[in-house]
Amino acid sequence: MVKHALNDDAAASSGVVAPEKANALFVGSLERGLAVLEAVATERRDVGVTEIAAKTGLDKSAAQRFAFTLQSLGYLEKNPSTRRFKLSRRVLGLAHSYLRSDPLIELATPYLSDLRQSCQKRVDLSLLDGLDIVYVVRLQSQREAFGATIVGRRIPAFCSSGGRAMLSRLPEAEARALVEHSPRTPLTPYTITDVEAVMVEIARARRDGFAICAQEALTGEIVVAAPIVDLNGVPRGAVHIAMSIADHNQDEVRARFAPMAVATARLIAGGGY
Amino acid sequence: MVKHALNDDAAASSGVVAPEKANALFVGSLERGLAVLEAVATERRDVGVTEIAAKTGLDKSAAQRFAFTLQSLGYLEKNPSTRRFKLSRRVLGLAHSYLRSDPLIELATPYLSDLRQSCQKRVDLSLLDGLDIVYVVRLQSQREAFGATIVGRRIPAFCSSGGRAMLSRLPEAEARALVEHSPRTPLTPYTITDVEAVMVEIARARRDGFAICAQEALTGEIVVAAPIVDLNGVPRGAVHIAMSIADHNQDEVRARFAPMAVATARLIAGGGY
DNA sequence: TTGCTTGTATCTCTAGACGATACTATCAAT
DNA sequence: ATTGATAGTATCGTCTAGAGATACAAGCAA
Repeated sequence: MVKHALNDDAAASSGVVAPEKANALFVGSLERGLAVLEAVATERRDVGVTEIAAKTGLDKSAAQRFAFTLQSLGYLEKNPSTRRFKLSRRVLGLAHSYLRSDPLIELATPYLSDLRQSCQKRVDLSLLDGLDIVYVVRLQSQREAFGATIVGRRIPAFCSSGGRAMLSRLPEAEARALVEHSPRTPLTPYTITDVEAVMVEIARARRDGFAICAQEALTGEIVVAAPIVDLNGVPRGAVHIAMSIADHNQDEVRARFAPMAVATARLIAGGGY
Repeated sequence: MVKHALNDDAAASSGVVAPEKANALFVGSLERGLAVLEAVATERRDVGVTEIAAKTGLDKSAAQRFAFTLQSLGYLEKNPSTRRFKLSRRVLGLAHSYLRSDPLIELATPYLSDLRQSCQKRVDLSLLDGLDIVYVVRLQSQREAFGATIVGRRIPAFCSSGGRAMLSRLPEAEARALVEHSPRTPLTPYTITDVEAVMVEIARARRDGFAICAQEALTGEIVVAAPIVDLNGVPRGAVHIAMSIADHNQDEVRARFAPMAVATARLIAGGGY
């Protein structure tokens, strides 16, 4: 009896794009509190309430309240002498929970270990998240640039080998849309930023079953990656092998390391998850 | 003019113990929202709103609102078919920020890499956090139990080699208090749970400069750890070398691996941070 | 089909968050 | 030392945004 035509309208107009929006159920205080947490996170040094207020757009009182609350709960810690805040180790707990909860990561880890053992290079597992890839497993062999060792790092999908490997298994239109929406700021002088040129690389990856990026994300580094696809053909992650371009040229990477990455990705997919 | 005597009373009665408490600045909504996030995190499977409500003590409406909000913000994702929530990859961003922000981690990483290279065992860096240690760097050599590969894992300090190594550099009374306050549930049949027995181990670590735990946290594993101490003698972290007890007995660990852990811890401390 | 459970939507009321403001501490410049 | 600028801390009245009861819908099992 109480079927509102206007509800249908609203659903029709918003349903396509918006999975969730500024709804009656939305709790603003939680959003603001998390904004404070993220504001502190984006700075490597510690930050004071005034700066937090500036970064979040909140007023000083609000910044003060949320920072205080986050500190009370243990997510932030306060340097008593500077009275400034930084992230506390507690936030690692959430990451730990996530890593434990994803069956792909658990399944993949032993295969990645074996791969690292046999190729003696850095081996990573990445997942697609929005426009970026996120590294969830990182197995270094030698010393590495510090940034290349940290779990949770994210870089744009369009300029990473793992990203292109995964995009190559998405419908062409979807991949193109993602590339077009990405902020294509070059990370190095070698980053390919032209949409068509990136699509050519993705097409090549689709043909070859792997993608190679030479110095596009990090100068001096060449990476090959193979997509892990599920039973429906959907890409779920990518196996990376990374090495110094000083030691290995592109042909060698293609001939020797690409098949290893592909084989490992197949093994992981074969594990069924 | 408006000085309330009762304020002084309140301050005097609570000021000693509480650095921060249920204060006027405390934002309850943020606390509840984060409780929902943690409730989802503690389950490896996905959870529905009713279950969230039960775990957090909130009513169903509140659980619904916070879960919805966290989903809108990208911290949770919802399986559309089961309508249940799980952590999203987004939470890794906070961990990444933390890892990048701690100078000790960045400084230690190359030394740990070298150590892993030379000992060919798993090498970890842990920090003390409350009653636990938290692993912040994990460099495996071979395949490992999955739990032994994840950053953010925490185990009680009293029964880990790294924990005892750090406790051995704290004032005796402080170390004892921490052990006494720890819930001393055995993790394996070999876990030492008696306070005095643990204190003996800590005293031994103080004398030796390192601690050894055989199968106390994980069956089949023996670990040696050395504390990283700053210029004031305060323990800031611990370097672990972990291996299978099938391959190495305690004497060998003591003679061969302990000096390597100690040397690496010294190098890291010498780096000054 | 019926009944039970769990997720979703709506509404009213008031607890509690907001934000203006005043106070205090710190530090730098003169 | 004195002054002034900046940043953190504390207080309080107002009113909105969130609490929580309830009704509704959807899924599942018997």
